[in-house]
Amino acid sequence: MVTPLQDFLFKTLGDPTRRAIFERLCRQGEQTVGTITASAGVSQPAVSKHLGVLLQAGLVSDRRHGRETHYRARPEALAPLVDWTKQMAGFWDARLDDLEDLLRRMDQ
Amino acid sequence: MVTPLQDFLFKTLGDPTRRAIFERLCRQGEQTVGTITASAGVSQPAVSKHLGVLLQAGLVSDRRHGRETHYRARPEALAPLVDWTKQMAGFWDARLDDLEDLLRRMDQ
DNA sequence: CTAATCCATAACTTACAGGTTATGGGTTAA
DNA sequence: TTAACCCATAACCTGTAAGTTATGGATTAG
Repeated sequence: MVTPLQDFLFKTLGDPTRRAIFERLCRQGEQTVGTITASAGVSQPAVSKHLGVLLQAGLVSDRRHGRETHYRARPEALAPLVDWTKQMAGFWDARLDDLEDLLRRMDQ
Repeated sequence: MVTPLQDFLFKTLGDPTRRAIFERLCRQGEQTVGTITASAGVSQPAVSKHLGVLLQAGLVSDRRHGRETHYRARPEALAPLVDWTKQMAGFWDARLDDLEDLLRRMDQ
């Protein structure tokens, strides 16, 4: 099953700094690059790059207002990740008719 | 919010080859290293290394039987990932009834 | 007993991603 | 107009992680 979208999503969220930025935008809503930089622990260009990657993954949207750029989280973009997880659990359940599997799950 | 567990989970699943191995184990159940290697597209040592990482993340379990080692997926280990996703969506929803945020959204 | 097999580890190479500083375009403030 | 500010891009550096081949221990087969 080839899903470059999921690949990109996982890769994007795989970096702790980047995921922290996304998480912050989810928690606190829209923020400017400067505000994000202030508590990101890395330089402003680094933040801009991370935001670029998040943007490409569809995880954030941007809004230019004067010389400021505001970024906002788009949690809907996490859907493929949820789908994938459900699918993995689904395969698991589908094999539950295997007695060994069932037993192993019960004593866990 | 410091969660090294989530960090490790995301990082582990961030690699396409590794996630493909995990996905295969979810789909097809327990497999030996040799079987996995046959369709992994990388060498046997590479597969062993990936399995080691998956093991450390708790995403798989191993069972030695003679000279073979069987690996099995543990989809329960995906739970923190599901929790995190729900939390992100939760923050989003929680802010939806914040009037200020709503207004800020409306005046674009 | 010998040979073949399975897998893990070691040792090494290398590509790339994430970090930095430097810079400049566009915008607001004075 | 000039100066200060915000941010994106360019150019560069570097650590790490994913890949490779080589090897050996343990186990099974002949």
